[in-house]
Amino acid sequence: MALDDQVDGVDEAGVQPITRTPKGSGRRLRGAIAHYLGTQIVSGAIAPGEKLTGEVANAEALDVSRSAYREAVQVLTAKGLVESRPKAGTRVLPRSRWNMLDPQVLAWAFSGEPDTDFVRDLFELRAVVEPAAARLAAERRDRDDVKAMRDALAKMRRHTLATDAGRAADRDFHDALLEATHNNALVALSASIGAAVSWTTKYKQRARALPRDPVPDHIKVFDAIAAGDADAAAAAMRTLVDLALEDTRLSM
Amino acid sequence: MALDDQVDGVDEAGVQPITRTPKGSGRRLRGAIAHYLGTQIVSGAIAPGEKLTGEVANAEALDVSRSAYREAVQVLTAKGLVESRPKAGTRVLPRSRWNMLDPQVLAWAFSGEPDTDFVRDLFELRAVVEPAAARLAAERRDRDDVKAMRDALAKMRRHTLATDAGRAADRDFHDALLEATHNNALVALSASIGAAVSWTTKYKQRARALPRDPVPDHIKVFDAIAAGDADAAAAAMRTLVDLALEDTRLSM
DNA sequence: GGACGCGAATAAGTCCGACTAAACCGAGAC
DNA sequence: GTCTCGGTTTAGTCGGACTTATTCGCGTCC
Repeated sequence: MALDDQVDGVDEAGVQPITRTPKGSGRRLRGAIAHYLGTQIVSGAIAPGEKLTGEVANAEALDVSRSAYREAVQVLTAKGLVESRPKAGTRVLPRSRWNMLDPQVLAWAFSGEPDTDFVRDLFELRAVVEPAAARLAAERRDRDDVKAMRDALAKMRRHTLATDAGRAADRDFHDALLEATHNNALVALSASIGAAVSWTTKYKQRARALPRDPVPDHIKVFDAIAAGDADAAAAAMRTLVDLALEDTRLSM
Repeated sequence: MALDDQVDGVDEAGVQPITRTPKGSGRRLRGAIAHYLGTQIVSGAIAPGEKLTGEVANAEALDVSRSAYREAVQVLTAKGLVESRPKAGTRVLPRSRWNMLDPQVLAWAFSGEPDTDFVRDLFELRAVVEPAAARLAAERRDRDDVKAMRDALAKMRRHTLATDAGRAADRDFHDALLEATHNNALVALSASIGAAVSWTTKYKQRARALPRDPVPDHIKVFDAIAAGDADAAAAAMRTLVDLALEDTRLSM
């Protein structure tokens, strides 16, 4: 939650895409620059190995100060997208060095047309992690965990997945589930997976009227975890992820 | 591989830990600042919710320019460690917002005394992901994948885990295995897990003379994958991770 | 007396211009 | 031919000025 870059359409009428300052309603400037460069890179417009224009030239082309531009590049560097050295310039690193799990990078990846192969990979990761997480949650959940999950489930039922509140509740449910594993590494993964899932569900919306009601499946998972039945929890979660994959696949 | 911050001991004789410019042999300056602040935060010296000193003051205290300091803070922001807003200052975010899977953050986490609970969590994540990865690899590996794994295994056998080359070969083996899954999301995870594992093995070395020879276990995994036996690959990998956990636990 | 709104104080955000340092590349010496 | 040594290019650092966005306190109005 709380990604801090949301930029409107990019290209002006002009030929070259120049970042305009959206004026009064602009996010932080370096955020916009990072978003612009990040999407360029992730989308492949600037291929790995290529070196992007020099700071001075590029900053001027984007009509921003060199400081702001540099800070944006630092962000990309921190996420493993680029590497810069004196004289050699700033080059895009091979994809294997990118922090694909970083929520912002995922956001950039999904800001254009999403790569269907990558979506498949993400669901495969979910299919590996979430059932195992459900199993652990069933073994370790305490009273508070159960309550958090129950509350999220109730909200989910009240609003549907068609509303923002409903999707937020869905995320809350999964967050609470991961939290119930009492494993910080898994919780960290949940942030990434959650971000990815929320992007895919956005695309699911595009093909309107999602056919299936996801609540019953969630309830099955919840019941198994509350009952402490690890095997049942894992199995229920597996089917839940499989169904989500199927829904997503249909809408792409 | 290729983390770009390596700083020697931090505190001077003086009372307050001031970053000195390590002179001739200094890494990039903002890297050092980011490392300094990052370890402070991850180690808990600056607790979540606390707000750190203002840019001007802190930059002067560290004897660096405000630009360099700011760029370092941008890195922390990109990794979800802090958030800064005008007037309110820069605050440390709750742990749940941290990108714990980021290799650099992991490096900072392991630069001091590692949190044994977190190490346990990491191995639990390994135990979830790697067997599943081995299963996928067994189903999808192609000729090149097998060759890469065989080569890494050979190098591993030649040098032992006691040498740098040996540990590098170990990492290569796991990287090749993840690559063989042909799943980019899993590959991305491998970077994080690999980084974490390399840190823990460093601590394993501390308790010298690791009792077990890991090569036979790796061979079992390799054979199963080469043979395309998914179940056997998963099982072999599970025991391998379990043994690694046991070794690590003994040395902490 | 409490809520609302307005205005200052403050800290981050942006801009600018100069200087430093590092790495690459080509010219010259051996 | 290789090696070395500068020169050139590009990122890195510096510093200082100015802008913008919040927050907080104050006063006013209900």
